[in-house]
Amino acid sequence: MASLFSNRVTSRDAIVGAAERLFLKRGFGGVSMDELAEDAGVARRTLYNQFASKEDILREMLLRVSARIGNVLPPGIETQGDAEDVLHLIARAVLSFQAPDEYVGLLRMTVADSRQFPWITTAFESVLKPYLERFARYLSHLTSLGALDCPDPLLAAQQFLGLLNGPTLWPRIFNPESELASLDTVVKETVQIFLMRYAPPHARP
Amino acid sequence: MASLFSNRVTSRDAIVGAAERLFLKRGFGGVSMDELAEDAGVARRTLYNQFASKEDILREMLLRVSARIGNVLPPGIETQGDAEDVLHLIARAVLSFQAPDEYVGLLRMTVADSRQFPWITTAFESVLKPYLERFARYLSHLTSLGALDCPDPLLAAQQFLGLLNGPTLWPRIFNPESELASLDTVVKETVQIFLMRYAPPHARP
DNA sequence: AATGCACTGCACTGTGTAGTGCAAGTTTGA
DNA sequence: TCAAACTTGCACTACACAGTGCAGTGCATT
Repeated sequence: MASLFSNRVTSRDAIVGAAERLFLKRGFGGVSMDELAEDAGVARRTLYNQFASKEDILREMLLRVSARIGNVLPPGIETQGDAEDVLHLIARAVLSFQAPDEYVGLLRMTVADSRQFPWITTAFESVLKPYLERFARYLSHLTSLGALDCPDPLLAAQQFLGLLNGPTLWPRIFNPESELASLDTVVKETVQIFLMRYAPPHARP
Repeated sequence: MASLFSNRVTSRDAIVGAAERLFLKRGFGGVSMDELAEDAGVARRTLYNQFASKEDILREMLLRVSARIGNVLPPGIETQGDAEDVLHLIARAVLSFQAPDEYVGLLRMTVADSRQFPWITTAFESVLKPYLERFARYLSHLTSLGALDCPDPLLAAQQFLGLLNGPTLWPRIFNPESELASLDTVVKETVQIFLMRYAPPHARP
């Protein structure tokens, strides 16, 4: 029974895998169906047996990638220690899932090809936004407990991410060869700065 | 004498202007030479009389845009008051020159089309990097005066920009309709947070 | 052996687009 | 008025690419 089903799946899988490799590196418009087929080790005609169109392949590839991204912040991370510990965990999680070149590729593709396919932005945002909101909710929760003092939790969350991304993501986007500050330093600095601003007055370092 | 020279120039200008409007909005690959000609109010053939290729038009357009960007931080801004004042000025300058949609378009185009034309990144970086370095130099200078305490000025500069961009630029890139925090708030917050971390201990708020 | 299914290879259509050649018209400066 | 330079419109080449049709092949289940 392996085959009637698994042949179909491995073929699709090979194609989506190739799409992931190629689209993330060169963008949707930069990859032809011929290259896609060759990289997948599959006949060009098979692409059209498995997918309705090139755009369809992109769609399924983004689904797969989104599913992976959906797992970076383990549920319940909010209870792993005090605020400082959790902020560290979150910062680390964010930076380490942004670390692979793959992620920059995804970012580039989102920015680039969402002009042609606006649904890309939607898809990407629907993955990232819940994280941001969850983070903001957590900050809001801490504030109501008196452990933090965030009048605008969403703004604070965006600032936190900005502190992380400023030294790490931007340089990588614009100059792949630029040497970066150590991620550890960036994490520590981010949490430190954040707490200096948002820890309640009585608890400031 | 207006014409032998000025006809040539107005024609080129119209073309470059059209390129600016269209390329920044839809990207290099998303604009055909026909559209470019029509938007410039010029015959398609004239494009090729004035420029060697489509890529050439892009090159000249980026030159023009870069020249404009080259003027956002007035020279001598570093002496307009104390550290806090200057940081405010810089933050405001950054945010207001990033404010027009044009800028997001430029960013998108840089990210998108630099895969096909790597020189785009180079061009863009050679405009932005001097600003970053100038800013870092300024922080370093303040540190040597004892007005600030930045052990790693480049990192601090990136964090400063991150604090600005986190709440303003990222949301605009991924969701053009998202409502943003007021730029004034972001500026104030950024400077405040920055000083909490980097003001020398005796001068902390 | 037979049936069904997916995969293959190839030829083909259609389209969009960069770039060229050319002949005629128009502007500009002398 | 003349000539040079710039512009225009049109036809044309060359190419890359998405997507289709079809006939044939390999393979697994029955």
